[in-house]
Amino acid sequence: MRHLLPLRYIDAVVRAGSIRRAAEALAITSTALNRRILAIEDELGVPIFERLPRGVRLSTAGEILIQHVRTQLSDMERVRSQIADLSGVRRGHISIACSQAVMPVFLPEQIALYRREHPAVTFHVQRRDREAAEEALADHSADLALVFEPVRLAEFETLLAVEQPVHALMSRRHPLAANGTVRLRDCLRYPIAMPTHSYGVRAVLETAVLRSSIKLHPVIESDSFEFLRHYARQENAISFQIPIGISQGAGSSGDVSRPVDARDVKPGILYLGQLRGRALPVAVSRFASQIAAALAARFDEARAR
Amino acid sequence: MRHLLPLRYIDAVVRAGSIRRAAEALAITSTALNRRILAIEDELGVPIFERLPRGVRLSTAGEILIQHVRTQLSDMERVRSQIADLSGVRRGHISIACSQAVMPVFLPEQIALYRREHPAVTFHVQRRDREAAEEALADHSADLALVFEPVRLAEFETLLAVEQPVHALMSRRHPLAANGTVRLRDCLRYPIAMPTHSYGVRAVLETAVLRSSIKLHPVIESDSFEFLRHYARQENAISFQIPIGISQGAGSSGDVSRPVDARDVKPGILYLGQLRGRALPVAVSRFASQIAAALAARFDEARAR
DNA sequence: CAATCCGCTGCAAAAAATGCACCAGTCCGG
DNA sequence: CCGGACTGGTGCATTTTTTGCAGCGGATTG
Repeated sequence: MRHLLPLRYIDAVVRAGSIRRAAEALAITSTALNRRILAIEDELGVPIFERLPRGVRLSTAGEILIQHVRTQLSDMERVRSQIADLSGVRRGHISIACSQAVMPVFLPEQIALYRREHPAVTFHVQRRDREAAEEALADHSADLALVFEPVRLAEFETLLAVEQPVHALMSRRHPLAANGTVRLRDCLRYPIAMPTHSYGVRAVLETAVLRSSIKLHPVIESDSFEFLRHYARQENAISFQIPIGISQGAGSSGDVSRPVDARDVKPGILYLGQLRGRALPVAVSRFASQIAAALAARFDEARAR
Repeated sequence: MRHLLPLRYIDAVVRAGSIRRAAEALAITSTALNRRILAIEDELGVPIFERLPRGVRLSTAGEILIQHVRTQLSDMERVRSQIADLSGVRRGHISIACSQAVMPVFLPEQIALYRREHPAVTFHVQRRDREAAEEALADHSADLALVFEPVRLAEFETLLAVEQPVHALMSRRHPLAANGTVRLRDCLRYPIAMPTHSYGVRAVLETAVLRSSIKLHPVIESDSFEFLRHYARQENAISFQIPIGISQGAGSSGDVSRPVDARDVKPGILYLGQLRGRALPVAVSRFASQIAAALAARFDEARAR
């Protein structure tokens, strides 16, 4: 849509932090971009950007404007999608920000399932911790967020919430693997391999031990679940993960998962959400319904918080 | 804002019903306008208008688009207003659709009061029956509606509702003028001058007599309250009006108003409302608060309906 | 203090929008 | 049944707008 080119330009400048860099990204000259910005400021009667020695920054007026611009841009995307939907083929683009946990199994499955029906729809999947995921919604760089545990921003609108009991991950030959569920206390008798604080699992575990005498002493910390899982196998250690991140089938991999007893660790919650009040494009809305249904079928829905 | 010129063009064509007429209204050539429309349809990949022998009409895709376009246009207006608000002077434009009743006294007073504080704000006041007023909100040709009685459309969002007991209007020397309130039955012994069905007062009176044996036999019907009031004075007849439409002061005019007993006619309700979900420009929002406060101070607020 | 990065401007070239004249189709009254 | 009055659409010359290039002045940085 040509008419919102100026809006794209503004957005690009904000994201780039400098007119010249934005111009490069947009594949036009800095002078053209510069003059467009000046023209807009002229029309508005107010500068949108503060000029700094190293680039530009949004002014107060700019802050108001950029909000509008981004809403406008994704709104038009929605309209396009609705119109395209009229003529049969569902096309469009879906951008998701989500925790690591859904990367290995859940999301690939769901996207493949969706694309089987609607091959004209493209996807953009961003791995984001929960805080960054919410920011991505806010600045319209993601349509949906699928994150584990805390939701902070008021702009987050929950579409679905499901319970995710923490599971202990261990080698198939691990002594604890004999039981159906494990107690947290038992786990701590073995070396613990823990994800970093940016992960929801960590937060859930820490709140769980907060009011008990139990202390967590991880021997390994990592921001890669991939690494943690493989490490646990090496040293007979224990790692933790939530069900959605664990492949369901009796994986050929050498490890198993056992739920931690709910008396020790209360289930965390996995949230599917969008930017509050935003009308989603058709494709996004359908995809959201699909994964919501899949989640609801697979896990208990969490009511309160 | 130059960048939404194409949007204005689309809107103009929709309102005019033909490209040539719209072009005239926009003070450009029909060919220029025509080509802009074609360009937009080309970008969208779908025709926005159906070509009829006598002009154009929105296609299904167009229906979707025009909704977006109008939201977009008034949204930008809001942003402008917010930005202007930053630099001190409140400027902007307020468009109101309202019943006749508020024209003589209430609205002039309130607008004058508002403009005393904010002289840079301009107004557009449209006299609309309640149905047309709601439509004006829906197609963004009005920001606020102030209407008496029924609200139909789901898109109407009530900001305030106040009770308006029906008053009987008569000459100062009329026999009934002696009483504090009048009974409906007594009124009917005199000639009745009634507003037409498009007015809320009429609707309220008709529902009131619906389940009683009383029958209304107006000798005069008119869509002009001005006329009705003056006529009543001539023939010792009785007309009806709601309090907000009656000048408060012991008017130098020769007529008086007496409330009709609430046992006979239940109070109607005057609604102040906007388009549901719309974020109003600063100026509009402030003005809405002002008249809401004025209404609340002057009349009983109606809760349910 | 030189190198570098920034936003901004004069001027000429390129691109886009506009207006004019005109075409083809449809409707309507005589 | 036909001519006038509508409609939207198109080719072409003209005007307006946008863009790119080269260069200026200012501020930060190593």
